[in-house]
Amino acid sequence: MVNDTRQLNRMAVLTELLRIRPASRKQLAAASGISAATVTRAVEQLIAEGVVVEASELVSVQRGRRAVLLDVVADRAFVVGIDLGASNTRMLLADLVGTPIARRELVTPVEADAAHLAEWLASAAREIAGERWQRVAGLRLGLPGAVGRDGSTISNAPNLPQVEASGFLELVRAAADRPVGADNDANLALLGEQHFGAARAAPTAVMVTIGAGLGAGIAIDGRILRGARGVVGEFGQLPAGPLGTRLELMVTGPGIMRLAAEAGVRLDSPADLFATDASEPVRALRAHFDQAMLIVLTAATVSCEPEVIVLGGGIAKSLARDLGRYETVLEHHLGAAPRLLASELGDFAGATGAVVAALHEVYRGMGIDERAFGDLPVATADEPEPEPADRPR
Amino acid sequence: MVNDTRQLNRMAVLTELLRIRPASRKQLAAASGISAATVTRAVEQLIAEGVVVEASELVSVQRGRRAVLLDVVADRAFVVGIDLGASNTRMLLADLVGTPIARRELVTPVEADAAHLAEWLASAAREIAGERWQRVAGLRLGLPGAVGRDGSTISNAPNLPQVEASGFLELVRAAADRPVGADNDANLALLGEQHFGAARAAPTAVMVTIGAGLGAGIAIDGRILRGARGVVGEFGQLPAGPLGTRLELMVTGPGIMRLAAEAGVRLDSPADLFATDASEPVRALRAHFDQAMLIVLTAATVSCEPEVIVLGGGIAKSLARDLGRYETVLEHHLGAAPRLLASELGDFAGATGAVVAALHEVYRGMGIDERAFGDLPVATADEPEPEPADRPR
DNA sequence: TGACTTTGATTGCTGAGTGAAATCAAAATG
DNA sequence: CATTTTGATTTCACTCAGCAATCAAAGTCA
Repeated sequence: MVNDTRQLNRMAVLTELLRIRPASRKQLAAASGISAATVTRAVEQLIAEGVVVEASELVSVQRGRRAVLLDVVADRAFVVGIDLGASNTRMLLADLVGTPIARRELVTPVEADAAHLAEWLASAAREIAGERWQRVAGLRLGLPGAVGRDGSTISNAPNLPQVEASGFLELVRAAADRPVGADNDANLALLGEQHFGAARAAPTAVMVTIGAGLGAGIAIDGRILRGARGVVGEFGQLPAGPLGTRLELMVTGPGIMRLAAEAGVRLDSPADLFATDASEPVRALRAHFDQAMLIVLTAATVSCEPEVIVLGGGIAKSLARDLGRYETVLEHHLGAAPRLLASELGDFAGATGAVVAALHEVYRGMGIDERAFGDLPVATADEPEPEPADRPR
Repeated sequence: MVNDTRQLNRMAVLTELLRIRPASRKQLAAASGISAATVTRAVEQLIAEGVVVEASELVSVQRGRRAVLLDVVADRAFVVGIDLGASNTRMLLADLVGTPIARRELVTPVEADAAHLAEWLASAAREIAGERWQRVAGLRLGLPGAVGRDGSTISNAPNLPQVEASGFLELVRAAADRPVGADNDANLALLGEQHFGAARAAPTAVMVTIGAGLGAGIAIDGRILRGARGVVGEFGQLPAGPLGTRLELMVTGPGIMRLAAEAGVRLDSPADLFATDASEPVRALRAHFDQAMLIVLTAATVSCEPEVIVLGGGIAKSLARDLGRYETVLEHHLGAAPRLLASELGDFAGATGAVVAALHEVYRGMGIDERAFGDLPVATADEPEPEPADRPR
């Protein structure tokens, strides 16, 4: 049969359980629209497979038989989400339902060649997983560059050129002996913010990361938009200034310093541009910066009309108190503006998103319908922030 | 049963038949992966419902029983696609598989109020359908303005403000006594080009329409991107020039004339800007125009990395010989560029897209999975252009 | 304390509906 | 005209969903 009803129903039950975990059979039947009899049988099989367990019974508050709560066996599988940055690398170990187990922040061995970098990544992943390594189902890598739609062609990573080496992912895969996927880091950061951060409940959202460079991720209806060659979100390439200067050269840290130097203004760091007590020439520079930012935000809005634009990266931190103002101007120009929010996950947004992407890969392997990924895993109210690592360094 | 396998299989067979029309039961079984027995039963029911007929048998070229070709009953239902423009209105009557039956080009009664406009549309639709009106399953309206995600809130239509009146669509619906949907005209033009025009086989594409205004439609994986309030594709709102001039004021017909006047250059029409033997001052203007166009094209590329950008509208006609040049520059800036193509459907792109959208609505009503819409209806090789209307005027 | 009520889970049963394989149908071939 | 080949249909065994009856385990009430 092309359409295996049995499998479909079993996965519908599992999906619902992941969503409203923990839940009784009856709840699952109601939520999924499947009959109680079928849910019983599906759960029976899921328990036999070891994917689901009967958890403690609900304390009874009403008459009648107590419902038996079911839950996913969260420690059945783990994933490692890795944000491989040009200077720092963040790693997050999480279980099957997205609960963060451990985090690491490491200095990227930028001098290492592709092979050594791959080795290093694999051993760091082994280290963070510890004795759980056997159960690690896959790694996900966020890279500071463009990743093609096939998920293996990597290009445009000037800050970490090793990863462009053909076969780099293959090396990691071999070294870790696990499935390894890759994505652009801005995309993953957005995915992270959508599932556990500022863009919660915003299936259509954009994340703009401004730091040493300008990157952006776009998600539409809970699905990350990944172009064939990773050009999506390259708003930094838009011509802005008079001579067609690219936005990237006006809005990023290095760009700000360069413009200041050209204008004969002395800035100790890009952050000085945003001081409230800035001098007149700095304010003039600031006006230019704001104009450039508005182009970025307009382009982002107009590209997909996101409900939320999340701003992340070093420069964005200085913009926190300007978001309302930007929002007003956007609203005025376009008639409708998305909410502008600062990143909630900060430096770990990318790694968090990598965890989500890795989990989606695992879910796909289990047979769960991709259309349910938009709200899986669901952020549990009490753990938006990962618990501190058991052994940070 | 939540998941009615029978219905699912029947629709899978019908979808396949719409795709590879006409086809034998065996072909359908092979194409859909469903067993021959089930296909026979599904077809039996589809024939009983009057949706499918046995057509002529295939002339036999090999030994064995002849395959009986099946086909969709194309004249079982019709749709009217309407492109309601600020000056002209184009209508297209098409059958269930998208074959154009008749076309009209009418002068929009711009002076009419919402109620009269609705009346006029309904009677024009009745007229084009003639005795087929009974079988017209629905109308689709392309409007020069923003249509909200709900498909009923209309805003930002300065060139035809009547349609913004609340309840306008309801009036058309009542006057025509048929389901009526609405969409932005640029979106529909893109849909048309994707199914029957320049963007054939480009599920991810952008269409930019430049005439009296600047509009754009974006389609991702065969799905038109429709923002909550229709801001998607408003690239014209991007600030471009020195003082933050909006692109719309630089690249459209009126914008060109205004800029020329400001620069003290005399242009008889916007088209003069693109003359090969233009004078020096005109060339300078032209350089500005090109720069603005590149912003639009960059923004479009970066927003979703389309395989194709289709250019339509009055101004775009003058750009035909520049597309290659633009492509080269884009390629140079972004490392990867979409193909730039001129609209193939021209003035009727919007109406064609409206037909496609109306058909999708009909298909949805029949129970066909939305994920199949991307390639339904399929352009038949020998009729990319609608046949001349039976009574044009 | 025990009959009764209530709620959740399980099971027996029936009917829907699929696919494999056998069969039928209709053609060309030798 | 028997044989072969190909497409369509039918037979048959099997899967599996849902309904409804039943079982299980609680609280309630006299």
